[in-house]
Parts: sequence; structure tokens; C-alpha cells
Amino acid sequence: MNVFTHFRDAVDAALKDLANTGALPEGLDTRNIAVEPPRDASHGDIAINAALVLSKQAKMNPREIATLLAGKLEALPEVEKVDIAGPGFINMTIAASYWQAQVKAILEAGTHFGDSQMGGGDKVNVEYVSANPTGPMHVGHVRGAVFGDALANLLQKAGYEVCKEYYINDAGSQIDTLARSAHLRYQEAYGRDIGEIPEGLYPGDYLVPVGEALKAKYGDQYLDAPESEWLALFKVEASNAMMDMIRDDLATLGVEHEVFFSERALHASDRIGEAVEVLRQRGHIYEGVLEPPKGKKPEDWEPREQTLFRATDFGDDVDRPLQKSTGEFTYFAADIAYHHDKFVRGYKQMIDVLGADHGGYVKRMQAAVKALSEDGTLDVKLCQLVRLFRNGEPVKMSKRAGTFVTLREVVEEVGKDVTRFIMLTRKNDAPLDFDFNKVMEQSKDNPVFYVQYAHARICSVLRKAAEAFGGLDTSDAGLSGADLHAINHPSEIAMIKQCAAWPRLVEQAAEAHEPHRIAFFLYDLASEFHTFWNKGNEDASLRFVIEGDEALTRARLALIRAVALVIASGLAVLGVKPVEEMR
RNA sequence: GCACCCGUAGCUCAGCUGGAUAGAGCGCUGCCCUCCGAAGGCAGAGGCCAGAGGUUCGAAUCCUCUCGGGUGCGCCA
Repeated sequence: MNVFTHFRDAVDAALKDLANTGALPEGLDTRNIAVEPPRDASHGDIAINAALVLSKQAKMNPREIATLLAGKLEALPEVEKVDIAGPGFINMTIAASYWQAQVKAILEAGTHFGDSQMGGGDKVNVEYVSANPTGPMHVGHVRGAVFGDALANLLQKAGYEVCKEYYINDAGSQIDTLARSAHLRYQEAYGRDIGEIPEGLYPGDYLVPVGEALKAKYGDQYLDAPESEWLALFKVEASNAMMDMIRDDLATLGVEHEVFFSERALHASDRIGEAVEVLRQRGHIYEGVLEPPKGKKPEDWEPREQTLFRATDFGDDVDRPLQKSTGEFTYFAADIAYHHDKFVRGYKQMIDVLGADHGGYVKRMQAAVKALSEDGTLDVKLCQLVRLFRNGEPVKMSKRAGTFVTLREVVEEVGKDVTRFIMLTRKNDAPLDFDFNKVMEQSKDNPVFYVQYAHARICSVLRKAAEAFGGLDTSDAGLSGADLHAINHPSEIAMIKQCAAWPRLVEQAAEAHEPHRIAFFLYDLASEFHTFWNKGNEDASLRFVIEGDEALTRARLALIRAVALVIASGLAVLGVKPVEEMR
């Protein structure tokens, strides 16, 4: 199914042949050989660097090896031409019939085209969003939510067993603050004048319904009770209410986690202690005193002996404390226990999606994962800021003034699909500009529109063709039987090649944990399609629906339907619904 | 002071984990749109890949250093 792995296999077989006949030495290391599309289209369809990679090992001139290998490859039926170029590259041109056959393969696979076995069913845990349950989701959370979701989808397509997970930070002092804020709203529900929300509490009116609900559920029993009687209860009630709200917010973006993991539950059990014990038994824990950080002026610094994790043994800069002076475990200790739990659940591969401001946290967590397990790996993807614009002007936001833009507002204004696509038009570690006006623009400058428009145009052509040729079967099954011999215009072949590159792109993007590559790929594919469409303006013989020639029409329809399927397949990974028409 | 991320066309950014002559969009310049599928199309100019060393057949990509920008740096989460 993957064109490049197909020819990679052919190269391996040819090398084996050459070794068997003694033309090449036995036992060459072929791992670094690349079989890939050349950057320059004039170099054919497939470039092979085997001769360059092997020349030193084989103690032979690269051109000599290339000549031997080229001789073998020329014999393949799907190969039209083999050239040796530059220092020893082998450039192959693939026969049109092979490309034509790809169309049929795509129509048969449908949106499953591009599915890969690369992951081999290995379990991967993707943790993303993980916002504190103290209020509604705001724009700052959107990027991480979309990125994590798309990455999880991508890994699934690449053959991994993926778990989408959310870590609820419901144990810290922020939750105390939340509970106190809720208690104030609870008093308010009884008609008391609470005045200004005091500094340090959450002023947002999203807590008003929480106060009402507490009144309905518990009556007035906690109205004048001391904090010790209601705090624990209100923490649970309020954070549950916040999580319900967050889940609803995320749902509008199409983000749904499978597992919600509570930090509070971790503290309530003795699992943190157990995880720390695992580290202790492995000899990674000691009691000691840390040096004060340099550069920053620690006003209330005092040396203190504490329980430390020897993170420096695993690449971190300093050892990290696991217990506060109160004896409670630190957030980091809880997070160690959390990642330990993931590992115990069978996730050797873990991915955390965090905001870029958590960069300082990466090394210590990776150190902890290494220390806890021999073969566990943690990749941390940091998402940079999103800068909001409206009419080219930056949108000013202030949390204190309550003027931050919520996730819900963004989705309600521009829609789930536009939001998701745009969030993936930049690499995760590059900042992203989001202009409310530009993302809605219907023009070539807008990548969402450009890709969706390609899909819609294809759907439109299929509808028109069905009208023009009564009884023409435009279903995928119907089109897959089309005779594609006439599909040989350079722009048509270019489209097929782009489609055929999709499975390879899925694997590479999955390997790199970089879903943004899919958005760029789709833009390129849409571009190939629009280019061909435009050719029909000048040359009527290049249109899709050719009156009086049902066979050619059918072939062209098969081709563009394949393009639409690849677009749909890519959009599915991004979590975007392909549109069938645009008004 | 230290660590991490970033530095590619005037602007915003890609660059397929080391490949051949570094790409796209915007902007700019010049053509095309009385008729056909123009929410446009074609072509062109524009680069010391921040800088300096190194690794090798080969570097925007990997290593070291310098410069410039962002983020973070016990007992917050």
C-alpha cells in the first residue's frame, strides 16, 4: 500500500541478490538507506541513496554499486526508467500504469487509505489539556486540546493503541480557593449580599450556578458553619461542577478524553508513597539540602533538609524535592506517581502536551520516567502561545479584568472545524496568530477554506456528472472499476503521486509526533487539485466531465474521488469534517 | 547565573529526522479575465538558512562556541 516501502523492499531484495551472486559483500548494514521522493521532480519519482550509504562498507566506488543496483531495479515491471545521477543517487521513474493502479487502491481502501501497521498495536498514552478545574476553558487551552487530540488520532491511524487522557489537578491550594469562592456564591444563593469578591478568590460568575446547586443539594446547613465542616465537601462539589463545564467546553471542540485521572484520588490513596518507594528501592532517593537557585533572589530562602529525587542521574540539572516542609508530597511527587500509574497500566510510551511555560518541567519528568522504568519513554510536546487578532488588531486580554476569551466563544464564532484546522497550521513550538476575520475568509489565503473548497468542488463535480450521464455509478465501488489508461496528463499524475505519498506522511508525522504536517500536506494536495481544475479553464479537454465521453469522465471522476478520499482521510485525523458544498 | 525553545525571502512560516539547484502564502512587478468552471490564472524579482568553527561523500538539518528573541528556575500547580 505504501509506495515507498514497496520499493524499499525491492531495493533490499536486489541487494540480497547481488550479495548472493558475490557482486557485493555479504552482511552490509542497509538501515540508513533511504527510498524517498526526490526534492526535485526532475529527478524522477523515487530517489535511492543506497550506493552512497554502502560505498564505504563495501569498499567500492558508489557509482559502481549504483550501476549494479540499477541493473536489478530496471527489471521490475513497474519501473520505467532508472538513472544514476550526481555522486551515486539512483533515480527511478515509475510507469504510469503503476500510478493509475494507485487510484483503484485508494477507492477500495476509502478513508482507511493511509492506515499503517507501524505502531504494531503498541499502547501509547497521550495526556493533554489537563487544565485546573477552576473555571471555563479559555483560548490558551485550545491549542493544546486540538494538538493533543489530533496527535492521538494520528497515532491511532499509524497503528498504535492510543489512550486520550486528562489529568485533573484537583488537589492543590487553587481548589481550596475554588471551594471558598463557591461557598461565597452559596451564601449569595440565599440572598446574602456578598459585595465585591475579595482579592484572591475567583470572581467569575460561572460559579453562580454552582452556589445555586449547593443550596438545592445541601440546604442551609453550611451557611454559617466553620470552614472545616464544608471545605472538603465543597472542594469535591465545586471541582466536579468545573469538570462538567470543562467537558462540555471540550465537547464543542470535538475533544473527548477516554480517561480522566484525578490528582485528589492519588493523594487519597497511598499511591504517591508507593511510587516514591519504588524510586527509593532503586536507590534514587536521598535526604539532603539543595543549593539556592542562582540569579533569582530567593527572599525567604533557608536551607532545609528534605526528601530529594536524584534527577541529576537522569539528565536533569538539579535534584528535585518530593515533600513540602509540611510533610505533604509536592506536585512533582504526585506527578511521578501518576506517570508510574500510566506505566503500570501498560503505557510504555507516554506523551504529555503542555503549554510552553512548562518547559522547565520537562527534564525532571523525563528523568522520573527513566528512573521508574527501564523501557518507558516520555515525550513532552510544548505548545506555544496563540495570539488573537481581530481585524489585524491584537485582542487584549486580562484575567483579572475578566476579559479573557473563552474556548466556547471562539468555537461559537468561527466553528469547531475552522478552529481545529487553524490550530494545526503551525508547528507546536512556534507561536500562532489567530485572526477572527482571516480564518473565516473565503479565499486562497485561508488554508482551511482552500482545502475544504477542494473537497467541495470534487463533490460538486460528482453530482454534476451523475446528472450529465444518467445512470452513471459514481459510488466508490462503481468508480474503482474505471479504466484509467487515459489518466496520464502531468497534472493528473502529480495528483496521484501526492495521494500516494499520504501513507508515508502518516508514518513520518506519527513518528515525529507532529500532526501539523498533515495540515500542510492537505494544503499541497488541494493545491495540486486546484491547479488541474484551472487547466480546464483554458483547455476544455482537461475538464472532469467530458460530454459524450463517459469512459474518460469515469476515469477522471475516479481520480478526483481518490483525491477527495485522501483529503477526507487527512481531515479525519485533524478532527475536521469535510464539507460537500460551500455556500 | 543555569536550562529549554526559537532565529530560513520585505512579512508570516514550511523544509519529508543528513541528500542533489533551499520552498509556499502574503506583499511587490508585469501580463491574462467580451465566450467556456475567475470566491481568479500565468510569469518574474527577491536568500551568506543569525555568525564562526567542527563531524563526512554531502549540513538549513547533527556537535561546540558567540550574538539576538521567548520561557522557566526549592516548600505553586
